[in-house]
Amino acid sequence: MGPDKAGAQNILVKKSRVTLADVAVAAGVSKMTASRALRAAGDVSKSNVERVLQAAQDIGYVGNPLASSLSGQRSNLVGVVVPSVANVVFAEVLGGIAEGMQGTGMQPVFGVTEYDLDREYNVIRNMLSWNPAGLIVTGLDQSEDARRLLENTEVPVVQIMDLDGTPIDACVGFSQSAAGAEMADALLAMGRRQIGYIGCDLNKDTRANKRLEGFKRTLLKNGLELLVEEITESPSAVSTGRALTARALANRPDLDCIYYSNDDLAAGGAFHCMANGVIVPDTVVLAGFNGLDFIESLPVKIATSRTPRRKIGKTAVKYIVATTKKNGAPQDKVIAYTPIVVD
Amino acid sequence: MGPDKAGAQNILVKKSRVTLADVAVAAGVSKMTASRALRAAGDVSKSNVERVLQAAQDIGYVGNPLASSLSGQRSNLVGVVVPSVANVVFAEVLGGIAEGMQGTGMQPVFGVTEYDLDREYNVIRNMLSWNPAGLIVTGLDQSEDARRLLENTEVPVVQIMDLDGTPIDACVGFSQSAAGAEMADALLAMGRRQIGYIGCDLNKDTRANKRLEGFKRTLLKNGLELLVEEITESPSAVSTGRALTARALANRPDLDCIYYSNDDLAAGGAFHCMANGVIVPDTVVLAGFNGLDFIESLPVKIATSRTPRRKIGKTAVKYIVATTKKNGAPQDKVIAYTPIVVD
DNA sequence: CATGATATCGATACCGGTATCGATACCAAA
DNA sequence: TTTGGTATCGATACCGGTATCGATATCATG
Repeated sequence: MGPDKAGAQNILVKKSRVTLADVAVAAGVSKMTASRALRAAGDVSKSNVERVLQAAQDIGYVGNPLASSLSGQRSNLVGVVVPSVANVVFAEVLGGIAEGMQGTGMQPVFGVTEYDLDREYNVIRNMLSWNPAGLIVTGLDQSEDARRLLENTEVPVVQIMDLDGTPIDACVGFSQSAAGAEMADALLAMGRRQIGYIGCDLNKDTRANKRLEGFKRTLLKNGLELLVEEITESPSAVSTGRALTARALANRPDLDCIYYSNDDLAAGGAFHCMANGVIVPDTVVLAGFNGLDFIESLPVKIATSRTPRRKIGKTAVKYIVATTKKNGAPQDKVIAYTPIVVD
Repeated sequence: MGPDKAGAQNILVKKSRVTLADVAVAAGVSKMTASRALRAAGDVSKSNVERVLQAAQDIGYVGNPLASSLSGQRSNLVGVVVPSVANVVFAEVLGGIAEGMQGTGMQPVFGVTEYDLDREYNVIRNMLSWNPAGLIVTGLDQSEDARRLLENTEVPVVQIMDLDGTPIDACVGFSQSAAGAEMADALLAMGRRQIGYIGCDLNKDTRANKRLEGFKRTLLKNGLELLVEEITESPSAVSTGRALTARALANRPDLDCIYYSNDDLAAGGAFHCMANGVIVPDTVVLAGFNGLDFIESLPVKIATSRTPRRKIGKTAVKYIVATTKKNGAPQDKVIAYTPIVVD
């Protein structure tokens, strides 16, 4: 029952969206001049810039990124491909990415692969179809098809969280196998020799697998082998870690150390020990991976490797932003961090 | 130095992207027919559908969602606005959303507000400019400006995780204040009377605040008040919970129960107690919120309210998908879940 | 055979921006 | 005064799809 009521038969009232043309009319210039002014693209007199900006402000112009991306051949979307969001680690990476994008005008689009290579391929393909400003994908081990896709695109691609392999374009992360090796060194330095391993989904989580390899390699170098290798397909969770630890310690009560594929599992191990009177770390040392915040609050001390997750996300964005800039100074293609072993 | 070298002056070799026109030519039909065939939009003979599909397959056509969204007035992007991704709860909601979108052709775009209303406004505004298929925003308490934006849009909007207030369009969640009240009831039923509260950022996290209100209301109904109310601005984390619990118990050693604004803080409380010989739950009952998976693996028992986070995400998507369908049967606008108190 | 309904198709006009290039104006140098 | 350069602007042609509507062909019916 607004004032529109009167115009029941006026034909030209859709006007659902304020467009650049409206701004141009309001400012008394052409669409092009308005476009240039709004983008600060130069070639516009100071007075007209002001006029256009004011007009846009007045009529509440927002701009249509779809149109602009279609025309400009590049969007301000950044595709982010992670294996899982339920995992805190990737959630924090996302957080870092979101933080890094703050103020850049870019928008993250995310896709979840659930550690499935086919799904990953589809997600990547789909994201590329958006002409994104960049792509951030987890890990270096994509399927051949996916890799080809990424190699042939003009879009800057940043692979994160890994360093062991050949990056397609840029790469921000750390060496997973080195991380595993370092942890092994640390545990050996603590005098541990009866060592077991507990992990999830190694066939899918190639990064955990690389850590395990590095870990075993170092053991071997010291004439040791894993006494137990409990590997499950159930999802990585604290409860899983607790259950597997119970099993492992039942089978091999002589273990004096357990390396887990991540902190969640290790925390589960800690809980099992606490609940069953196993002294940590005196009787058995537990070691995880990631350095999640809550680890240091646990009543018992467990070892872990602290990884710069937020920073990795932020850095990946920074690379894309820098590459997108016209005067793109050549960027470092490989940015390596080192996890810090904490015990 | 590829084979292109020879064609230094050939003019027509860009062809960077396979377009619908290419498919049309390859299939020997018009762009429109190709478009219709690929979208299964009808009005195309069976033989031509096959021809087009085959052609598209052969030349590797992918389709440009930008163009299609611009033309079709609606994209297949779904905006997701959450206060934080580092928080597992929202990470799991995102997981549910991603799961729900699996196979729908929709893509989630996410924005993080860090509990900042201005930021939220900007994120929402920005997302609306993409003509999204839908918007999923956390909570019912947006700023006035943001609310106006959401009310005036045609895009389906789903507010999640809360029920206490007036939804703009649809709403999937649970009553936070009722959840707080229920937990109070449960704790009182356990015979607890010396109750304290520990929480973070209540001025920003309105949902935690609602829980606290419901909690206090129930206490009051039973002639009780909180003995301690520790509220901090530091981020919600296990370590924060541990520190605040230490403080609270030092001030009021007579506490027999602590309600936390979430499970992370509560876990920190549990760790403090374990490390300091405070018996949980005999001496002091700890109660959190969310029902995170790891809670049940803790060596001590703590209470919590289990919330269907993944399901909420999934349901929100389902609403958007259903609304987007042409023959959109009228959907339930309010989908209420009930957290389950676990003790 | 005329007629109308139905199925199938394509030309054209957008969607809302941006790239490109030519036009115009103004000023300094020749 | 002529010439050349620079600053400023706008007409036009896209970007890659989709909506619309009219054209054509086919077929059952009167």
